[in-house]
Amino acid sequence: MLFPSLIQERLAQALLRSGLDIPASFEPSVTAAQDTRFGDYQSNAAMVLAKQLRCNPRETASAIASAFEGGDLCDAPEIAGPGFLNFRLRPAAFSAALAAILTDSRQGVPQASPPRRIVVDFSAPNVAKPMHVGHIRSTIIGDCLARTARFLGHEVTTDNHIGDWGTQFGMILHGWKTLLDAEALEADPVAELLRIYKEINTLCKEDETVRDQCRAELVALQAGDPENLKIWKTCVDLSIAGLGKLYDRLDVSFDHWLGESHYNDRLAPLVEDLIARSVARESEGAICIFFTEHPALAEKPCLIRKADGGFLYATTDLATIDFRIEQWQAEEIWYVVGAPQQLHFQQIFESVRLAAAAGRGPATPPALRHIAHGSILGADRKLMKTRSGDNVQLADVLDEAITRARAVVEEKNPDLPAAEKDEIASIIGIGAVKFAELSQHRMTDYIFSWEKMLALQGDTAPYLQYSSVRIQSIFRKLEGPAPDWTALDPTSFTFQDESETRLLRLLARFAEVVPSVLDDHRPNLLAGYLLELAGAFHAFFAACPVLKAEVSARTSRLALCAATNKVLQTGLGLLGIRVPKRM
RNA sequence: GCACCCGUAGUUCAACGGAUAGAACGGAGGCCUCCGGAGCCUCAGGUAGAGGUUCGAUUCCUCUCGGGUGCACCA
Repeated sequence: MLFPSLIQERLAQALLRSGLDIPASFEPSVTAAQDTRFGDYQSNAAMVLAKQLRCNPRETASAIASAFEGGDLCDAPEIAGPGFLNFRLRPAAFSAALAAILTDSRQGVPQASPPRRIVVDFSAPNVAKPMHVGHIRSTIIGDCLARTARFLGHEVTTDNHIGDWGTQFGMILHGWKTLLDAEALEADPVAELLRIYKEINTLCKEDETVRDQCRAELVALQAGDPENLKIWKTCVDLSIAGLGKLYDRLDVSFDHWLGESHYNDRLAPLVEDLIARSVARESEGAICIFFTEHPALAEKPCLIRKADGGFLYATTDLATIDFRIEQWQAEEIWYVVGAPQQLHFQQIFESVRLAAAAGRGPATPPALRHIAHGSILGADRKLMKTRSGDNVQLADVLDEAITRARAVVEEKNPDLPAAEKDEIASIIGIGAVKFAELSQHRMTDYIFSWEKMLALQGDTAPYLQYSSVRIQSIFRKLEGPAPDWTALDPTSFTFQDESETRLLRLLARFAEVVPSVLDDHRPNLLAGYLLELAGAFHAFFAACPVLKAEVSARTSRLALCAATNKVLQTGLGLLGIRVPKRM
């Protein structure tokens, strides 16, 4: 049940009846009122129209209002301020929405129509180096967007485009051959790979000959040297196993792990084809795509083949797009990648456009979107460099989060079985880390802080989880089965307290909020909504007894509790956050 | 040099061009022997600056100041 759409339909009909000269393209917008004093929903249609028609906005509003027929949804809107149309829904409409949340498997969230085939490219760490905190943003935002798109009915393919090929393997190969400690590798492969990477990295900076040796190893690898290929494969397998453990802890999964190496065979023919189509040309020995008619990119060509014949990651990205079109018929590709790579994606997207114009690929290439996010900065306000390898490890962050959560569980609930405490601590700790990320605008840069990332109080996941846990606790105490909501007549609901109606209003908005996440790819809209919902729930819960209420109010309040719990669990699920039974 | 991102309470963050700019943390003060106090209720406190677009600007445009980032053979 989507109130803005329902109101919008009636508003559109009112416009036709109003006698106003409505432009054909005009669509009235209806949004939730920001302040309940103004009603439940509002529209600025009269003001927008008045501007176009050059007439008085309040008179326009009045004409629309008197032509408006709300049926059993609401009465005619009130006119307020400069010409707002304010709608107040009938209590029965909210009761119906509540019933829908309780009985509908989608909590009233509409199915996307038409569904799109979307490839979500996120996380994409380089192998042979463990993930540090900087990787958390793409991983968690991407996972949330993929979950949300799926929930809305889109056909989603997630692909972890890992960095499993390229220059860094020259260093790793050289390090493997000269520095490897077999025992250490056995004990903790990822740590040992990191160690040799860091050591070689340092040596390279100091010593020219080491750098040359690394380069030679890389050339050998790319030329197909069997020994190097074998070592490379071993490294990749070990890294993937290590990454897998981390993703398991994060409850993040991918449909595919098609890394850069997967596209090696496509690179040379791709470049040849682009040359043949005059999309790319030689310049200073390299093969480049120039964007002459694009002012911002006029002096920023995209290199797709080096003078030495080697390929670059732009080449791989272009080949990857081909693959995703051929294999998955992608209609959209979302790249959840940090903002510093904006130029790169501009170049890639523009290259695809040029190639398509030159007859390469399908007539309508997929919509390509760079879903950029800000950076996590070190204490010095500088970027955490992916390459330096000495940043805070993601695994350490998760460990610490769980340790802290475990301590709180111990304090609050000492009598729980140890295994359950561990389980709860994991759910709470990981949830806190994820929510810290998802609750802020994705473009915001922030300085890494244990305190911020691991907070358990205030606007955090544990606050939301706690809300759900309290509701679950009520239903455990209920003694006897919960009401059968499908058999209940929604008109029997009664709500008097202001905290009840506020909660009800928010519950009904879930159906609006979930789709809005994908409008601009912003999980923080959902996170913010859930905080607001939980806040409204706690206020209600503090003000209104549920189990001890008299019978008529009791069922209605139980319904609010059940619906709140459903929305919290579904919403947190879309954020990739689980909810314990107790905490 | 060209391009992109960001400047909001003491702090960390919100706010499809909408009405009196919201939270949280920190600070001050409260919460009945009642469903779990990871909670609830008060109070204090803010849009970097200057123009412009408009009925209306934190939001869009221009400039200034201040912070960050990216730009030819790494990924």
